[in-house]
Amino acid sequence: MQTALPALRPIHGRLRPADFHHPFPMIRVRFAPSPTGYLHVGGARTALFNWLYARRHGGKFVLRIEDTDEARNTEAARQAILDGLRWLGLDWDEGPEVGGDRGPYFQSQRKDIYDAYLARLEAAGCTYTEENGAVRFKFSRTAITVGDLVCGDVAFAPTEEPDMTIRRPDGSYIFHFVNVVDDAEMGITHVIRGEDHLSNTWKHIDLFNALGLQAPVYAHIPLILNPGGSKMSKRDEGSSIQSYIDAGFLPDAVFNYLCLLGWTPRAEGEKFDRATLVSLFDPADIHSANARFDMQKCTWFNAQYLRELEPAALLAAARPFLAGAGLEVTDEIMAAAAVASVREKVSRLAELPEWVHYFFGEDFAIEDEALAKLRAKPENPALLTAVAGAFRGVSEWTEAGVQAAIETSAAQAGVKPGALMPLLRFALSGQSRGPGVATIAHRVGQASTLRRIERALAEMAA
RNA sequence: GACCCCUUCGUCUAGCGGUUAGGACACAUCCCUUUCACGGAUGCGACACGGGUUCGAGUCCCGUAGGGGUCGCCA
Repeated sequence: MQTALPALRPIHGRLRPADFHHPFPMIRVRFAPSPTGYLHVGGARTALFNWLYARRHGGKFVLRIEDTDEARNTEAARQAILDGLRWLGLDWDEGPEVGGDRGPYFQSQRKDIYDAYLARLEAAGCTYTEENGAVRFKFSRTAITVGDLVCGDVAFAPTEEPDMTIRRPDGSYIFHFVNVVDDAEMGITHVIRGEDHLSNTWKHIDLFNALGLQAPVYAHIPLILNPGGSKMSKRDEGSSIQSYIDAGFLPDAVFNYLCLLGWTPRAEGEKFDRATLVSLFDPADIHSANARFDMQKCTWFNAQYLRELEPAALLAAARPFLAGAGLEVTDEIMAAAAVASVREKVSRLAELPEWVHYFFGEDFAIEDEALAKLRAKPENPALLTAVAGAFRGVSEWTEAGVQAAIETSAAQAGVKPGALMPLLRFALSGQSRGPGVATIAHRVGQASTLRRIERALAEMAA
């Protein structure tokens, strides 16, 4: 455990935010989730802002698991948090599965450290024990000002609240105490956290002061609200990071969107890559007003990122979703071309299978509406048969070759190519929407194209 | 109830005393087009309210209202 503790130098209430610029040789920030549930979008953005700050200044991003509440902790939740952070690309420099020299990084393994700090507090005469064994911290009951990078100086009058419990009768410790101890022990210089903690920050400063420690610089970031305007909860769409993974969001897109909730980079535009976001990040530009979550805009960002993926990269990202829909990739080139052909038509990867399934097999369902249209005009079977004939004669089965064959048979039938397209689209895909007809025909191949037309003809006659 | 934070188009926001209050998402219309989309163009649409300060206020101050948060032997 660290024994060299910083000297008491109360900065809160003395300095203004403008004076806070980098008085530290090394910036150390942390994300300290409690493994009691899935990774929440608000928590993810808190982690994101901390990560950005560390990366911007070459500092350290520490991950600390606050698992002091044994009854509510779960292994699944711990894993979900790590997975979610990794998915977003928020790598930590110290913490679980990574290590570091300020560990352990699980509060459940730091009891001896807390005991030592408690002894120190007791020695300073700042605690007292209740009949049942619970230990309380004696508030100083002085005016305390929190110097906050986002909210400015926030003054709190001497409190009238009862003294704060810091240790339960069973010997386990309470959040406020372990949070403060660990931030000191781990050398955290800046605490960037949700604004829901602002009202309690004076308690933390009181604790730092009683311990003779310098409190970190605080930056309380605005909350992410649901569309209704209240705090995001489990029930709200988009509250769980896992839901983005499942829906087929790209990490870069979610990363980008989350940045813009409560922060506006000083640059033109909204779509920025990570490196740019890192270089632009400044806590001073973080807003103090809460922001509502907008799934439509988040989805728009995802569509933007999806569209700039190369076919191979898109296929790689789409793979789990294709597999989930039972589509087996046997031809890499064809599969890549298939997903690329609908890149502009979807905004989430989970939508992909329904747009491309007919590339992967011929037993697709034909929409009722499509069949009705095929049957609507008596000349349709003849037209389709004619096109099939033209297709049979194509020696170079390229997209251009297919296109030429369609135009030729349209001319011979005395109709516009546009009249043939819907018929072919229905026959080849069973759907009324999708990529260009020539693209589909080319990719599924000549033989399959002819079989599909045969099948459509049969369905129409049935 | 006490305390803290906040308040510009429906949403995210620009604005840092003088602007026709700008952009993005969404929505609407048009163009492009074999479909669906993409893209392009146009449109719709906001300074919560009331007092000050000032030659002049979205910008500064006070109040009101509204929203959010915190007051645990949860984190």
